Amino acid sequence: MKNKLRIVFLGTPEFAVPSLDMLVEQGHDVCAVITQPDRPKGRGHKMIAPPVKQRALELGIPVYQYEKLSREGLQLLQELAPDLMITAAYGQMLSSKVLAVPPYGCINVHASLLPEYRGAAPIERAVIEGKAQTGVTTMYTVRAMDAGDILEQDILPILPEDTGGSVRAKLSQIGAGTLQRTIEKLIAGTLKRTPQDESKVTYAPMFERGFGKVDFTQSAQQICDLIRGANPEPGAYAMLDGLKIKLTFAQVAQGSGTPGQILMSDPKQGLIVGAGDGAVRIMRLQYPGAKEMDAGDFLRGRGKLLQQGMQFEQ
RNA sequence: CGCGGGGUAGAGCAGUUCGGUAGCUCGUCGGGCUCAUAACCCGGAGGUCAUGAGGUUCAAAUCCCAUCCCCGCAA
Repeated sequence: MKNKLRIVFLGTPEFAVPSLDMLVEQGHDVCAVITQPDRPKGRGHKMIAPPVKQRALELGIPVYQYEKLSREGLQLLQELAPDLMITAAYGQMLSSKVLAVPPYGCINVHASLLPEYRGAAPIERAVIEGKAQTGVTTMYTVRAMDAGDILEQDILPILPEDTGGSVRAKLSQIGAGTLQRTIEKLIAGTLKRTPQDESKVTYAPMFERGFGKVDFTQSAQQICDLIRGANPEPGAYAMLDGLKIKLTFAQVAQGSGTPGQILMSDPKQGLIVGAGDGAVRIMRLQYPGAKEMDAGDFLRGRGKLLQQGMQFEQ
């Protein structure tokens, strides 16, 4: 076997960029990058190119974008004739015809310890559910979502101060290493494949609209895990007077009281809210129209808006 | 041309409706009190009020115009 492969890379968000970089640095022939189409995003509906596209253009790699790759891009893939395809958070399911193009198959980088957390939001779900560790898995891509044979895995402990964003950043880097090792073993002929234990499968579906509203009847620990896991995306929040107040960092605090009620509101002592079990100290928050800031800063300037005794809506 | 909020001292805000000495809570610096302190008292420094040799005016943070940046919603 050759020791440098001709590869088509399929990926979309920031998470996939380190893996793309790695392939190039390792000297593989990344002959094309396929990514999701540019989308109108943000204020003003400006068209935004996916991070992987931006990086590919910097690297001088041809970029192709399809609404439906399986229908529109099959011929291109066949003409490119890659040895191997790599997917990393691409965002589309691939047809069996597409998967059949590269002789060495299609390998996916997934941000969980499969068979746990198959699906679109494995990183945030792991933090939100209070897991002590998560990781990255490489596996062969099959037609069922994240169900292919496992190739290589790396484990990452989730620290108490970790957020969805911090874990995502770490796994993004780790994933490049996992993928590198996977390809090295593939080339060396020592790669082993392990079927997933179907009895241990769990799913991490995409977050539905409205997700992230804090349920203050949960335990203080559960609330804090939701807040940090959902930070920065999709975001955790509480409603007060019809306003959505984003909560971006919290700690378990002393005390107890009515769930959702502000037990203390003081620039020095902090913002304490009752939980179903215990209480949480809101450390950082974001009021509509304002920047994210420390709770103390907010109370110093706009403390009238979050006074002791006020009740977050359930 | 998607809808809306906002840019005032190192931080968070008030003042803008009805133009007329730039203020509050903190932080910071100095001093005091205290066994001590994130407490308390006294004093000080710190701001071209986002930008524009813009417009109106005797006078603009405030009214008008343009531009830049930030945030929420919606996608």
